[in-house]
Amino acid sequence: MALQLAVSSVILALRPAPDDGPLTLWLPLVRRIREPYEGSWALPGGPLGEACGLEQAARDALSSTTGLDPAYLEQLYAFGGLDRSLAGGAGGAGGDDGADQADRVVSIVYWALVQAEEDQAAVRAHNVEWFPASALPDLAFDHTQVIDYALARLRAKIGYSPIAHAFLPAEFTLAELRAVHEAVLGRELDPANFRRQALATGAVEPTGHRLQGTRHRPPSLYRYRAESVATSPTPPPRSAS
Amino acid sequence: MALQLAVSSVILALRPAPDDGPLTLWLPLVRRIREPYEGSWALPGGPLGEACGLEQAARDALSSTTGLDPAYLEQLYAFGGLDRSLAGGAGGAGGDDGADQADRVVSIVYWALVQAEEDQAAVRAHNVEWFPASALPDLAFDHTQVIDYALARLRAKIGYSPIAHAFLPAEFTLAELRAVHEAVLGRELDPANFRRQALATGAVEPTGHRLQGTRHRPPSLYRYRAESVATSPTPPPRSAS
DNA sequence: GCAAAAGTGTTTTCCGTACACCCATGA
DNA sequence: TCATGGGTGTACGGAAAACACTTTTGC
Repeated sequence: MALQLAVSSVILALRPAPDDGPLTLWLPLVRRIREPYEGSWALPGGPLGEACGLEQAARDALSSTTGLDPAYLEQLYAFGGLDRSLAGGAGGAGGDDGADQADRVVSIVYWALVQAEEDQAAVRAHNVEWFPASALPDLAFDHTQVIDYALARLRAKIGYSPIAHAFLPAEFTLAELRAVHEAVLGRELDPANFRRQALATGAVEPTGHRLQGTRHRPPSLYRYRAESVATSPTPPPRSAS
Repeated sequence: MALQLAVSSVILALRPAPDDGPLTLWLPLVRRIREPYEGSWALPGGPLGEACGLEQAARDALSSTTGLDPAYLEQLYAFGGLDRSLAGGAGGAGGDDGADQADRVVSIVYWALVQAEEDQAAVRAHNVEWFPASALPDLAFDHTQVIDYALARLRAKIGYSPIAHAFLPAEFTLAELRAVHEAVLGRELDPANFRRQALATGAVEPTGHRLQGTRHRPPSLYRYRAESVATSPTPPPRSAS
């Protein structure tokens, strides 16, 4: 009856929809290889290692499932209710954590934004598969709700935080920035008004370069200003006890 | 080298300032009775019991230090960094948790709003003392930053959530409601505009009664509408794993 | 009547939205 | 020249701030 502590992550990337449609959110899931929910998909994660902090544990799980470093990483919530009625109580990962059936599990969930790994070393870990956030399979535990919560947080935060940075390359056009916002919010935005608002925040500035090769007027390229980057968010203090 | 899990709480109440001034935020702290930081003030809390969920653990700690039930309770953040350099690693409570020097500690912090316990059974637990949030003593660990974070969350949330309810009796005047907002925000608000905005949200409705006994025009009394109460916040799903 | 707070109305400013319009490029 | 998206200007409407003003009580 030991206390088990696990760290899981909702990892989000932006890619074209399955039918090569508009940009959409995708996330990797891992197939559980033990009860409960054996065979179901679940959030990637694992037990908290002795030698690392919570955030580092989230980075490790992220790296082992996607091979990527997150451009943004933030704690979402700590779950530790006892109302896990039908769940036997196994660990926070779909993977190979060593949780015992009888253990009490508290799990801390992070959410991460990563760049689409187009030509990246497409690390295809076993039992890992990417799904569009709008077409998820049935998930283990209440991970569906956890993901919904993460998506809600992302949608809210993109409105007042330069978080879209995490999805973009160093230089980008305002149309690309707008496409990120549209994908996250799930609706189209007025290009004219979006431009003004984006520039008004002062988070973004022109580089002086232009993107050539389009079949229309070449758009200016922009970058995020150094002050507004923030890989780790501002949120809370350091540690505590 | 077991993994220790503790739950602490930032408990906030509204009372007149020390010199009988305007309303201010106060919070209870407990004096630590063991190293590290022995003798320092710290957030109340304790180890996570085997038999209760995270939120229940927070309620228990709250009850044992103040004897009060929170009108509002929400998770703040989970701390588990390894950068606790000078701290030996003892438990999350200022009180008598059983943490060992060598233990690794992850602590989950809640924030709670309670009614001022004017005539309440003023439970005066030993080693517990209330301080104005604007005049805190030196605290153990990084609890000062944790409290600042909780205050920032409260200030932000009072702007879009009917959270002020937690500080008020069943029936109240709009002046009292405004005083709560002013105390939390630390600045005065225009009575006319505040009234309109408060009513426009629809969270509050007149009871039809009036408050007698003032030395001026008797103000109407209001109550929060049932839909907008919410002791537990909306936030995240249930459990997870 | 006077002080004080309740409560209403009005004006101004600001911000988000909608949308018309011009600009620059490739084809 | 036309199509396409980049980029600018402008008008409308709602919300918030500032503040004048009326109302109702106790003293």
